[in-house]
Amino acid sequence: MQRTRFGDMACSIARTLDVVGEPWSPLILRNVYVGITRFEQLQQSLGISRKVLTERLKWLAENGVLERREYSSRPPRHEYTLTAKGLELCDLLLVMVRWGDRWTAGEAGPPVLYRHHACGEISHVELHCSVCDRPMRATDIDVLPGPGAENG
Amino acid sequence: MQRTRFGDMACSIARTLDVVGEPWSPLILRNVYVGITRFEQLQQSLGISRKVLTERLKWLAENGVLERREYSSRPPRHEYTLTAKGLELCDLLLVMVRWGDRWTAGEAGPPVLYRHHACGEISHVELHCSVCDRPMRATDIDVLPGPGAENG
DNA sequence: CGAATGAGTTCCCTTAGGGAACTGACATGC
DNA sequence: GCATGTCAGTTCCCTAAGGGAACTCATTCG
Repeated sequence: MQRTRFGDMACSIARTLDVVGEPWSPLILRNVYVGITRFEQLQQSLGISRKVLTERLKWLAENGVLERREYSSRPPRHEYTLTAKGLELCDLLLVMVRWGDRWTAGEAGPPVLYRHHACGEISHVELHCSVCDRPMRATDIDVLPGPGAENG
Repeated sequence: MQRTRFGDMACSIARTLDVVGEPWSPLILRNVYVGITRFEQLQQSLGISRKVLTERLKWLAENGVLERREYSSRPPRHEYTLTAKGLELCDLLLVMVRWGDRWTAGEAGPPVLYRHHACGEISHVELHCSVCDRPMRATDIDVLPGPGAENG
């Protein structure tokens, strides 16, 4: 439903959720990321209703996450690609994968593996501090009001 | 709406979304993480409808993300705390924060700052490889089928 | 005793998702 | 050149989920 507006909240989590907060969007991004870029392919691979897919693609394009490009004009055909903004959202997907692998994969093991170009190994992401490079998890931080806080 | 079942998909992203894929759940987790742990507080701070909050808390508790604890039995009162599973989900929040700060904060700057215990500096998370410790972004990896793949 | 509080529950209304059928612009085969 | 196929949507109806307000229930406080 989501009648409540998340985009207006003074919270970067809420504002991120405003863009990709309903559950299909991350899966659309994932598929575009792996090369499934066209309407028909997306619809079939996800099993999403065509109506909702149309709405999501429009929304994601309006918000600069996807770009809608004509790859054929004779029959007008389009495909969707990730912008820089959208590619950075894929970081989120990698962290979702990590959590899903750890907590929901069960006996069968992870459905997908990720090989890091730099070292060639199968691995997963870990969160590090941008300043000191050491691990930085939710338990390792203090939360402070910032310049964009509500009544700052 | 989400009549489609994400939990059954052979995709760790979908299975993560099955647990926290609708937009209120991450905000609930965020608030529990910062110490807003009771029903009334959560309802007021988020502006969520009481009905939906009840459903979400129940779902998150059933899925082992939150724990419902009685902190008073004389009038029966409960509070919700993060489990280990839930705390690891907060990693996801940190990455959402990072993206929201970069792409949606605008002039005002980030509403909240994070200080890393280890170095004492205001910083943000970056994704690194669990094997070689170097940066690992969506552009730095190959995707391969894993043991839990659909027809493996 | 009456009001307040915390934590829900119930009810109704609106809106968003699912699914199937339909459209429109071409392209292809016979 | 007409029927068929394909891609990318659009339209329509139905159901389920979200929003909001009122109500419940146990208990405490003044």
